[in-house]
Amino acid sequence: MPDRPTTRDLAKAAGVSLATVDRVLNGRAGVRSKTVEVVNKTIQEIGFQRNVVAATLARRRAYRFAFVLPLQSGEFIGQLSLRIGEVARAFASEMIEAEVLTAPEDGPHGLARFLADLSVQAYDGIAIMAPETPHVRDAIRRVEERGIQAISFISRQAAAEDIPFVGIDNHAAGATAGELMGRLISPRQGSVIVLGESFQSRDSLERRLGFDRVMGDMFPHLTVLPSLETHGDEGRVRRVISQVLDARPDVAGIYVLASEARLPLTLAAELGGGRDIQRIAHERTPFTEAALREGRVEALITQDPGHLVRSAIRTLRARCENRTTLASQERIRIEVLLKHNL
Amino acid sequence: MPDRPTTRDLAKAAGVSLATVDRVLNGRAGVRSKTVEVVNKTIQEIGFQRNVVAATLARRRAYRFAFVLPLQSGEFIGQLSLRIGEVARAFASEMIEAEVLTAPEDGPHGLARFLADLSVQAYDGIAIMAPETPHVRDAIRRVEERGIQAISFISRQAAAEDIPFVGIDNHAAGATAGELMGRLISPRQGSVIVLGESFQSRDSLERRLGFDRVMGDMFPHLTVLPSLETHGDEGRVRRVISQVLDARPDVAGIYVLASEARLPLTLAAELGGGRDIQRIAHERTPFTEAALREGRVEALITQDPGHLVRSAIRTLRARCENRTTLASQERIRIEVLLKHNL
DNA sequence: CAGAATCTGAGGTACGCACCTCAAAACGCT
DNA sequence: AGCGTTTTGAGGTGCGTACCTCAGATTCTG
Repeated sequence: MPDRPTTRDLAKAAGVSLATVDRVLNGRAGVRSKTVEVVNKTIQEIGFQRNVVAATLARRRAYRFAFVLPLQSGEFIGQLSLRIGEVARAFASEMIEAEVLTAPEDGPHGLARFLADLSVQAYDGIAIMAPETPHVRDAIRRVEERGIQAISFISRQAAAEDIPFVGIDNHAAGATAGELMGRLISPRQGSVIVLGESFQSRDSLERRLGFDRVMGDMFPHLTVLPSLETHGDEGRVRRVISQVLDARPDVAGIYVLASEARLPLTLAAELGGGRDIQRIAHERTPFTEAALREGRVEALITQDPGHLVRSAIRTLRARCENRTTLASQERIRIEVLLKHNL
Repeated sequence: MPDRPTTRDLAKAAGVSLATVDRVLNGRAGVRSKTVEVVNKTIQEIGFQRNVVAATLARRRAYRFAFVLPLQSGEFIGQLSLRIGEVARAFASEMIEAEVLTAPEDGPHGLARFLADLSVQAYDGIAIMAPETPHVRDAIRRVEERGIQAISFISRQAAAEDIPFVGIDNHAAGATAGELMGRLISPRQGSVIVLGESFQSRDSLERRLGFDRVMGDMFPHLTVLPSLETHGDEGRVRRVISQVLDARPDVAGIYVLASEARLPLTLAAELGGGRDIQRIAHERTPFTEAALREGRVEALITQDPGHLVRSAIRTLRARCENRTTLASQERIRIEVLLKHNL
């Protein structure tokens, strides 16, 4: 059992000193690019692999990560916060600390200022959940320029290919909802209501697009009605839903693509009466979980908050140590929840 | 920011020496139970938490884990092996090694002998995937007596509550399949074929029970036909399926509950002709994945091999360090795979 | 109460790497 | 060639724990 090569072995094999190896491994300045190449080639040759455990210990301090979440009272964000706390406690013994920061509510400028104010000493990396806007994107870039690792979290900053993302593909999530909706309704005919909080956000848009594409391709005999926006306003939702239900006796499905499904589902149950309507919503919260158990919704399309958080932390850590992660291990699954696999 | 207490702090606070703290933390002999109590109480009081990173480094060697898999040529086992290799490579930098061992094929006695022969020096822990029998159970117990951590993996040793298990609840998996099958077929009438390799194994039995219970409770208008056993024999499956399809023109669904779905699905497609039959199978393999993509199966009920393997490794490690794991983080999800969330 | 058995303390070494300093060497330029 | 600048080397320290040894203290036994 030949022991794994250490930095000493690497230094000797590359014909450089430990100090230079250290400079290369940790991306420090002051090394000729030719020397960097030599070291990297030697790493391949002798199959050197950093001992992450020793490296972590030697740093003498824990990594500090922050999750920036939107100020929003919804249940999904609440669940997410809970999970971050839980996972953070578990990671404490691995010298990683994580906490939740709440972004100010005054739009993208507020968030940008907030990010700008984060002190460099305070955090090694941050995971940011925020709608995609140029302001936010630039703010993230500036955070990175200060040497803090940044990733977008749950909401992808899609136009910025270089900002890493941890979350699901919302287009595929919408498509999955569509496929399931179609299969649940078929072979019946009918129309489907799509409810969103607001279609400003790219996430909602992508889900809607995925949903529509599948419905059009696989279930052309079903009609997808124009999207309805709730803006979180009970009166409005109530009015809108009952209008549609009155006008269209053929409504066979309701797809709630917002992360907060409480209001729409409650009203759908109340107004739908005894009609046979298939309901699909997103995210697992105490409310949707109970709704699933009690038959007020047929299925949920979810992403596991625990996985999201762990994956974000692993990704941030890997970037801090300028390692790469195994993509296959970091892909977040789009889950379909039924009553029995809760 | 007060630094976390170290073993030194703990020793001082408990009024004992570092050596005693070490003995208690690592469960070594030679400490009066009263002293153990004092130390444990102090751990609570000062909120001491072991630094896993330092502990791992100080061990001077990597943990060595083995996955004992059945000798079986199926695709699922193959995928599992692949994942174990992948995950093992990723864990190498955390001083954890894992490898696959193949169990002998000559029944529970062979496996028992195999386990008995594993040398203590060779492994710190093993994850065993094997059918539930008293022989296997006893063999696992004896492995544990030799100081090697052992867990049952994928196949639960159900009668042995004390042997930790990493895998899914197969009853719930069957129930999920049943729920989905019922919803896909409804509101139509019809009967459902259930195909298994053999119903000897507890896993198959549990899936079948879960499936039946849901079909009976939620979809009494559907008929679940008696189980058919394939024993991996093409001629037999072919005969059996065509017989049933001939005799029952109302067949509306086929549930393949074996881990290896290739044969049943291929024959179902071939013999089913143009009939509108909903098909559900288990596990994601290159074959089932292609089948899902190409519409030869409507849905798959799966467990993520990557999660399984990582969870098994985390569990084994925690046991080696006599730590407890966070149950909520180690629950393996029962996943529903459709074409769009592959 | 002596002797044996058991328990505890003090101290050391090592794990593999990060991070630091300072001097020496190599390089680029005029 | 001489200068300043950049790159490299040598060496040291410490992270928090495991694991080891051996002497000294305590408890148990008859």
